[in-house]
Amino acid sequence: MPLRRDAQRNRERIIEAAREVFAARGFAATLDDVAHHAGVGIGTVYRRFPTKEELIEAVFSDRLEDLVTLAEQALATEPAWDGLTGFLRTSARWHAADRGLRDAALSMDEQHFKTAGEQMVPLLEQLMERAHAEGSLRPDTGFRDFPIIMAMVTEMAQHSEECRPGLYERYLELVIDGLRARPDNGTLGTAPTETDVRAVMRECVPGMKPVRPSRS
Amino acid sequence: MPLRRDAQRNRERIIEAAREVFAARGFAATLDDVAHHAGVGIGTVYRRFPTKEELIEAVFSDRLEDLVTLAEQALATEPAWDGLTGFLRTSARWHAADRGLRDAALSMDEQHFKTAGEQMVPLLEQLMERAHAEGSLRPDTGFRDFPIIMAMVTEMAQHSEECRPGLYERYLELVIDGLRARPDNGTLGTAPTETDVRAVMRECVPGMKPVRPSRS
DNA sequence: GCAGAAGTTGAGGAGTTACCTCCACTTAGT
DNA sequence: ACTAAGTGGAGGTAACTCCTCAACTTCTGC
Repeated sequence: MPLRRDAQRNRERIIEAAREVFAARGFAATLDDVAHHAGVGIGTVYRRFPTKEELIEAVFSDRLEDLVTLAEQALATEPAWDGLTGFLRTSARWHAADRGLRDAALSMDEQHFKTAGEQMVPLLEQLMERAHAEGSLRPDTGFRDFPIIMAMVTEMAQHSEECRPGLYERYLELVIDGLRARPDNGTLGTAPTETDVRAVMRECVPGMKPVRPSRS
Repeated sequence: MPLRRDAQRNRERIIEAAREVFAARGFAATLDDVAHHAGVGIGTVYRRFPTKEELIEAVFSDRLEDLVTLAEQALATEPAWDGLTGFLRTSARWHAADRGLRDAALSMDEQHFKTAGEQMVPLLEQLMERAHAEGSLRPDTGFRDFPIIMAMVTEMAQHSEECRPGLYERYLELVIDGLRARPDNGTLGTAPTETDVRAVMRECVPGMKPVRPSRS
């Protein structure tokens, strides 16, 4: 049966509060935080979303769809270079404005976001492939570099957003200029594997328990 | 009066252990960790180094001198571009191999490392200036970009070192290629100020207490 | 070889942060 | 007005980290 009216209202409040709290603190935010922001008891949050994952999924799964849509639009943009770099710039902007979205995007191959992740991979692949074909993107790059570049730049975005939001754009532009195919480019080492990307992404999202080795 | 012989020996053991522990975990390592690694009691560490800062200084001040020396050598290298990029590559390699050194380098304007910091700034300034004069470095960059670029790349280095050490070099090369002066480069936003750099560096070093706002 | 200064030890107090449960209480809905 | 559904939040559990202190051990000079 459906939720009671008041319970439904609280559920929405919780999601709204979670959106704000995660935007500010990323997945490192606690459910207690969310509860306080929502003006409900902690128990209410746990009753509605027994695990943080479920709440995260409720809040971000459609935001990830937006990212997928953005990638689709990028794929329809000519020239391919503009599609690719536009996607980089816009998604970086989104990630910089919402830590939760960043954490979600970097967790795309986690089970609860599998759908978006599976949609995104071929899009990235095509975005890069198209730019390679066009000759604008340096050939020694691959679609697996994309998430790592995003992680690197948006991590800096988070470190600087408090004192100077937008500073990260400077470094994103630097990287973008480095991505351009040029006769005298340096040589990049071997590309990351899928396993590498997964491991790095996991490292980049604090507040998702699984791996925390700590002391030696 | 000088330390008793056994106390002196313990002091050295502690510094040696600290070097290893900080290399592995950065400044986030605890003095308890160091004590265990050194095979001495926690109290002994606290007696010898009442604050973490003092231990850090004892361990890293001469490592920072090495970095300064490296910068001096870079400044003597021709062409200026090779000096600059060589310095970037080597210091990134050092930082990737030793989190403590990275944390120390990013804390160079903190009081206990002021000396090294004050030596480094003019060297960086000259390194960049020389490359600007030579026309190889894009003109819309400045010496304040240096620490931020290092922080960004070496943060990625840390996230990836466990699964694939050296992966960071790929992204460093990308940034280096982006630093090269080119007629069709994009435009970078306004450069960071000294205050910005300081704030960002602080954010980038976990385990140094001062600023931790946390919940909203 | 002894006195006493110097040094060592690690259990444990105190503080912090996070996760999550439980049950007395409140409220919606018929 | 009754009851099933929902709520609140104190408090249990479990890390971590920082640091102290009083009992104990070791060095060193005489």
